[in-house]
Amino acid sequence: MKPPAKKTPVARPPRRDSHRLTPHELELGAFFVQMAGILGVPRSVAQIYALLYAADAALDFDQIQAKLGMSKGSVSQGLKFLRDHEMILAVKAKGVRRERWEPTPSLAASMVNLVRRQVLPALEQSTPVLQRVLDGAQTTGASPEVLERLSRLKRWNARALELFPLMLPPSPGG
Amino acid sequence: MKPPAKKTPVARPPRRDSHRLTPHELELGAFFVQMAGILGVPRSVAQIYALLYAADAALDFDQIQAKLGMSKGSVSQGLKFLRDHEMILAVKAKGVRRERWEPTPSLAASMVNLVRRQVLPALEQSTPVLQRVLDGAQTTGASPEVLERLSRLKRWNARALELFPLMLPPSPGG
DNA sequence: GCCTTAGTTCAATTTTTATTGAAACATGTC
DNA sequence: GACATGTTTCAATAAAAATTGAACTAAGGC
Repeated sequence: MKPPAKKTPVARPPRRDSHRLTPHELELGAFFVQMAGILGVPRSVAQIYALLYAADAALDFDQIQAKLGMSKGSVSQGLKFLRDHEMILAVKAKGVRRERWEPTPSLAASMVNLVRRQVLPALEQSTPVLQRVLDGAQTTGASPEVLERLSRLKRWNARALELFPLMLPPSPGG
Repeated sequence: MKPPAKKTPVARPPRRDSHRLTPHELELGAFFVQMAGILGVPRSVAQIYALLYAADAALDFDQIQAKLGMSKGSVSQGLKFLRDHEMILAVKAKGVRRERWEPTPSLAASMVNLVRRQVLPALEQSTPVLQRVLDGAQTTGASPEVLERLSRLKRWNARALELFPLMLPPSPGG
């Protein structure tokens, strides 16, 4: 688990300079980074999102890279992640090759999506696993307590699996 | 973010031998490890919990260490974590110094607790942050779109903060 | 069809997080 | 209250994950 956070349990100072950012951009960035941490999303992705979130207009690749002082690779991967999770949208202007990016209207939907994508596959795979484990326990004569525990877990999994998809209608991309 | 998982997207083979475990124990272990991963809980903790979950009787420190083949340090820290999160209970027998451990009755409650402890502090800290960011944006004349985004985020945060504690009554330990 | 610009890929590297194990600390027992 | 046993601590180490950057690919514009 993470080191016990002796000081500043949150929002440690930026690793490198990002003196191109205003104080609010920095603060909002730290906030998104923290939330992202809980969801297992890397810092760089959260920073990009925060930047777009607080931006008056859509920003392009180079602007993002310059403002955050991060590598092309990170910007590219970060934008890919955000695109894949439908958290940002491309704004296309005619006669301009370069794409510009802005956040999708609903942050809430984005977050639910994110969680769903992590959890659903796990739940799906687990159904047969839990069945096998339960069968095995029965066969090898496990105690009633253990059998009870395992069946509850299985019922739980089944219920979660049926409830979870209701959290949001399936996205176009899968 | 995690490496793109070319193969076995889940339940990779155990790093070291744990040939003291039955196939079901192994499989249940892998399941808990995966779920724990989503919640940001380390593998070793999940393994300990799985072991206790599938055990017919409460197990002591040395049994856990032997079965999982992990260091004393990890067992100690893992048990501490599980204790702190009220996921296991000590079973005391008179005249026996060694403590034995079993899972608490409700895994569901344990998991909700776990999430709450991660999320609540973040939400609490964020209220003033978001207020400051919003104020700043207003002062520096941000566009109506940005102001709208930020206010929505703030309302969201406030609502989450008031709803979240209802998920479960406060635990005795805080 | 070539050339320039925009963006991607991925092996190497850095950073963060988890685990180990030996020394220190507790706590019952005689 | 000294001893043995059981547990914790924490600096060192190993493992996992994120980031970089240089080589590569795609996509217009001319």
